[in-house]
Parts: sequence; structure tokens; C-alpha cells
Amino acid sequence: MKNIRMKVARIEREMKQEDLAQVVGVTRQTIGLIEAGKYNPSLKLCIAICKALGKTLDELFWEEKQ
Amino acid sequence: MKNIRMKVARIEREMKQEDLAQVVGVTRQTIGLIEAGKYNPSLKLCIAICKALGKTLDELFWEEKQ
DNA sequence: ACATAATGCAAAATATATATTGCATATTAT
DNA sequence: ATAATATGCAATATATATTTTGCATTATGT
Repeated sequence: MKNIRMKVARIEREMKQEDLAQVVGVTRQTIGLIEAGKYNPSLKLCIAICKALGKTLDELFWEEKQ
Repeated sequence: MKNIRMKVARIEREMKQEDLAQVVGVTRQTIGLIEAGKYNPSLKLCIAICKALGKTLDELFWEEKQ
């Protein structure tokens, strides 16, 4: 499932995928694939993304229902 | 860093590492290593653990400080 | 103290996240 | 419309999470 909240949070911060990638220490492709819901990042990477975007795990990665 | 909150939540539910492992579909060792802070689980696994223990990502895996 | 159950630990094998490269498509500004 | 920038996509390579097996150690109950 696509991670819209993450993409929105990134755009709110006016960051490109590549900017975020550089901040969290991965490649642009990895960020793109996570936003596209095409894979399953590690906890460490999720936390790094949250910190870079000023959000928590629940705000970006937790689905209340399902 | 050891994940004390996860271990406490598991014990509150009176589950053994092996019980939790079976519910979330991994091996006992994987649960043991996550509780021991010796590796970096996938987001999917974190979410499965949270659901099995009735907690959210922030409750089990988010560190407010640091 | 003894028996049993639960957890820790370690090595090798396997599955999968992530990197790398290159190119295609879409978006944005001029 | 054109140029430039941002993102999508796919194949191969590499790093690392997870499995498997077996045994050691610790906790729990009797």
C-alpha cells in the first residue's frame, strides 16, 4: 500500500526524494519504493525517516484499522 | 538497545517468546534477538508484533529522546 | 536438589532489503 | 514548446534480516 502520509510529510518539508534519501543515508530508489509501498523497510530506516520529517512511527507507518 | 517495553508487553499477555513467534510467523530466535536489541526488524514484523501484543509502533518501538 | 520449561547464544544457510546503474516518464518552470 | 528537474522502473549485485539446528544457561515449580 502506498505511503501517502510519508510523501505528504516530505513535501511539507519541501524535500525531494533525493534530499530525504541523503539525510537518512539511503538511495533515492529506496525512498521511492517505500513511498510506493513496494517494500518493507527496516525499523532503523523508518525511525530515521520519522526524525528527518518530524513525525513519529505511528504518524507515518501505523494503520489504525486493518 | 534492549527492547524492555516489548518484553513487558509480551509477559503481560502471558506469552512465551515462542508463542509470540508463532503468532507473528517468525522463529523464537528472531523474537529473542529483537528483545535483546541485537537486530533491526522489518516494519512488517514490527507491526505484526504490535498487533499481537495490543500496542502501537510508538508504544513499542519509538524512543522519545535521542 | 531435581526436573522441566524458557531463554541465550553461535555458525552456516537462505530470503530479502538496499545499492548501483541506466533509461523512461512525468512534473515544473521559462 | 522546450529545457530542466523529479520520479518511476527494471536488472544485477551486495548487505543484512531471518531460519535452522544444536547446545548452554537461566528461571520456575515440585
